[in-house]
Amino acid sequence: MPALRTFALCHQISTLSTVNLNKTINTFIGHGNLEEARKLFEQSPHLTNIVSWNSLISGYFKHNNTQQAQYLFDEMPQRDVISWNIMLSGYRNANNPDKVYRCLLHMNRYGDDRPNGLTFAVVISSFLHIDFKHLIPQLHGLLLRLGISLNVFVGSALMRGYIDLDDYKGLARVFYEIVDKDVTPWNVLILGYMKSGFTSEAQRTFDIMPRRNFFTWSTLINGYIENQKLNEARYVFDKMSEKDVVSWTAIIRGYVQYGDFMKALKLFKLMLNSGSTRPNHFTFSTVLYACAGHSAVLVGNQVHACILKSGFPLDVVLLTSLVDMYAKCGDIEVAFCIFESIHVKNLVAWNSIIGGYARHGLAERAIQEFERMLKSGIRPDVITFINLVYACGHGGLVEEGERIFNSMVTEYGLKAEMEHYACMVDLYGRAGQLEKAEKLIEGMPFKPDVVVWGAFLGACGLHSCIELGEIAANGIYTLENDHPAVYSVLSKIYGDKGVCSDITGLDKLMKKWRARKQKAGSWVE
DNA sequence: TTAGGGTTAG
Repeated sequence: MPALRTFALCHQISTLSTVNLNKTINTFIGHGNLEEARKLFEQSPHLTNIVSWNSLISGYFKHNNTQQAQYLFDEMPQRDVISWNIMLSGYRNANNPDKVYRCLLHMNRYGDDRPNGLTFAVVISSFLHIDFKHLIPQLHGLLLRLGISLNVFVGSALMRGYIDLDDYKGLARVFYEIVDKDVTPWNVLILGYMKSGFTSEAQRTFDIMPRRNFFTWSTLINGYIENQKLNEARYVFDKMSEKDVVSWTAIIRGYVQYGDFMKALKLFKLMLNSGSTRPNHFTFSTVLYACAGHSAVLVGNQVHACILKSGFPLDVVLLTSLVDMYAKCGDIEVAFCIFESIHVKNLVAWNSIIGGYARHGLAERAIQEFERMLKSGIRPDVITFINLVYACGHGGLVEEGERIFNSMVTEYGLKAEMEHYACMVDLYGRAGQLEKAEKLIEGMPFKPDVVVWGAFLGACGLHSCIELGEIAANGIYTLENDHPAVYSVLSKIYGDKGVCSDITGLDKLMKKWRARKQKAGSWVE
């Protein structure tokens, strides 16, 4: 009997200690002190249980140390479904769907435990927007076979999956199968209807749903904006009795998207005056974009001051928005100073400053920044090269532009897109090398669009070249048979060349093109 | 573990 008592006592102590050990490990992890947690873990192997292992692994994932997490996981004497789910969500958060997939296969083959609802929710959400999404219906089948009921988590994730696959029947089916729906699946249903363009279905869902939250409102607002129904979005926004920062940002962004920068800025002012909602990073970036679009440097200055006053830490996105705003509003030097203050400059930040110099016609400085960017180890993308070729075109650096354009393909393995060709045509055109521009268009791997033809036509206008101008006009005609700019450029060329007497010929051409004299398109400078 | 908003070109 005493022996049994001793055993029970020991057992109690050891259980207690294990609980305490795990608590301490978690406290260390919570304070970001993984080393101490690990030390404690290694010092007391007799006290550790599966929970200690799981805590430590999850701690490594939280601190972005996936390698250690995987290493510990491999060493585990025994794993439960929680261990697997920690691995899956760790890799999902690390944006590594490949590993999620392999981990899932592994679990299926060797796991001691079966997957549960959480397993599927995590896996499905990490398969969204990528090729793995095609596995989602199979996962759906698998979880039904395993008898896992569709709770709001798995169900909502699955609904997202079917939206991603444009399978709206699947979406509705899952929605009806979810037991004990809370507001989330309703929100996802609205999202799905909006994504497929069924705005009235979305509205009907909104009207009949039992409860709504901020997500509901902003999903509806964004849906209307995506479907080009800004007025409806505004109507819904105005109906909100209590507006949160997300819906404010969304509606401001809506106006920005439609080019109504003035209204966007007015709304921002209204937001500040409302006193109830404070702007955040997202709002500021959006508003700065509006300032840039409207060349409203004074408002931009005020927003800048507002950001500084608000005490938000200036992250790279916000700083890039500032760089872009100042560059577009004409103050490239301030833009550069702010750019220099960015500690870790990413590709977008570099593109902004290079684009800024390009627009200011400072081709050498654009190239200089490009070289600095390369030295800092950032790889250029297609946008970098659009900016660079544009810069060379506006700075008269024809050969440099050619070299850069070619290096994009040969050195950086990027594919030249329509925009690059348009910039190159513009570059040759400005320099008066119209034959080269024509040759380039002929050799393009795809049919030129209206921007390419427009650049060419503009150049022909600039250099008063009738024959090539007519080729350009014809090119545009095949795409848009009554572009107004064609008329104004051609009549300029004919005028320059003194072929005014041929005005009846032009009239014929005009009839043929059914062009009307309207405001000239802005792509012809 | 599920559902909303941000930066570069066009």
